[in-house]
Amino acid sequence: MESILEDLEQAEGLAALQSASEEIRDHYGVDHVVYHWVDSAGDQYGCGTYSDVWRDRYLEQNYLRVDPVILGCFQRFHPVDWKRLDWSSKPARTFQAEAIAHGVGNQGFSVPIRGPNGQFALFTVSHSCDDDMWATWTDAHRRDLILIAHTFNEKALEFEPDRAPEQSQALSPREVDAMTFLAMGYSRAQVADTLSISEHTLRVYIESARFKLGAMNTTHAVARAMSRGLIVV
Amino acid sequence: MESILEDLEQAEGLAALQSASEEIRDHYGVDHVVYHWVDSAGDQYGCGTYSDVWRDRYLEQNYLRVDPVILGCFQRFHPVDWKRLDWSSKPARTFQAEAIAHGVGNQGFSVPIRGPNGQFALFTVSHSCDDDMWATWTDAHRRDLILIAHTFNEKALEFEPDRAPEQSQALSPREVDAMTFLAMGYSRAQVADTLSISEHTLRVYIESARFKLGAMNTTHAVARAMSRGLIVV
DNA sequence: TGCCGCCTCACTATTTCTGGGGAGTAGAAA
DNA sequence: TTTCTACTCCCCAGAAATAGTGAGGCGGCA
Repeated sequence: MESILEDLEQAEGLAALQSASEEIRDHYGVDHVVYHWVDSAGDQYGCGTYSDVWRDRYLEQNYLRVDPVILGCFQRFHPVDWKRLDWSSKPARTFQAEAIAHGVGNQGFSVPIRGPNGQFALFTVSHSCDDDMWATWTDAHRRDLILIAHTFNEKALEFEPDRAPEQSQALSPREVDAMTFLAMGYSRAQVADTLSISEHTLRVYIESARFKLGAMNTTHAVARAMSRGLIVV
Repeated sequence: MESILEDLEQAEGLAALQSASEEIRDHYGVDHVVYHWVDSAGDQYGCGTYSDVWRDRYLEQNYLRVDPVILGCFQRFHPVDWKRLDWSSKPARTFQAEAIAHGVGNQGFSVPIRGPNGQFALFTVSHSCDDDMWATWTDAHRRDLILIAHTFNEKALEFEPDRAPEQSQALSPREVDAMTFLAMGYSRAQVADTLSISEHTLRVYIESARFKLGAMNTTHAVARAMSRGLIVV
């Protein structure tokens, strides 16, 4: 366990994550170990020990929108055993049958992980065995898996070039106030009233913030302020 | 460590979390252990070992919008040492001085945690000691803290099911498109053009999304969609 | 002292958004 | 089959936001 985390922490590049997942698989003696990054924009990225055929099929069929593991974990915080997910819909059952046929295994355990800006990922371990055996195994390694999932995601975020933290100009306190109340749904009149200033003044702040944030309108400015963590709503 | 996690997992009710944080504090011999939940509506909830005076002061002054620990962790995935945060702004320095005066401690380590629907929380340990001592301590217990933070949040979500889900109704694909482009700064006309639909139709989506999100206007709807992780910009 | 950023207030004209209403199609679920 | 949701289109009047311009006072910094 210790050595796995250390190898993971020292991993450099996506190829290293690939071999890390193989190492984890061998260490725990399970069939598959997979890390799957999804963002709500629909982009995905993954690495792990599933066969290329299955991975390509998954992408090609856009199973992201069907896979009960994704759908179920997206609404949860807890790591979850696949048995507790909802496999009842027809597309889900089709998907399940196909997954098993591709060697995914009849048992699975997935840890949902979330990062800033709505980033979402899954760390999954799957295996073929009976229910009792799987329950014993997951019970014994649940904590390990949480830590591994966390470290895995830490690395994936690190390698994601997307995270270029655009050095943004700080907003003045009044500008922060303005953006915050706007994000809370107040109209300009209400914000001005709340801050006890004239609406004209408020407008100056909004325009100033919009300029600093390089935004085209108020909604854009609020969105940028939020995604840069300049306001907390 | 094991016993702490087990006690935490068996905790029932918020009072038990309160005493769990005291147990963690005593076990690790630090000054404070705090769990702090921040809601997409701006509501907060916390439990831990800070003094009542400091907690009330924090709420009363709305330090949520100033606290560099909140602002910094909100943009990160990694657990972070307080020294690495940005304390340079004047309000931040005022806040820092006051926090230390209230016995918070000059060192701190915070683990950001995220759940479904944009839920965000912090698990923080703080202490008074020199830098080397703190570095040694955090290095030794980093993994423990991640697991404890995870379990703590699991419990908090369990006890407060009403906090996150404002019936977090999912948006339809077109609604997601609309919210996404609006968050990117497009005007309604531009979004309609981009999606190749009439502006009238677009407006239906926006209103529908606004209704589903319980938002008062477009800006509010976009802000909520973002903080609930329904769109990524 | 002069410069700069921040906070405050004002006017006008134009564009955009909001909140009512109504209506038809397709496909999935019950 | 019926019912429901998602998607598409349309009108209008009033409210709100935007783009320009302007001003003066306060505090920090060099």
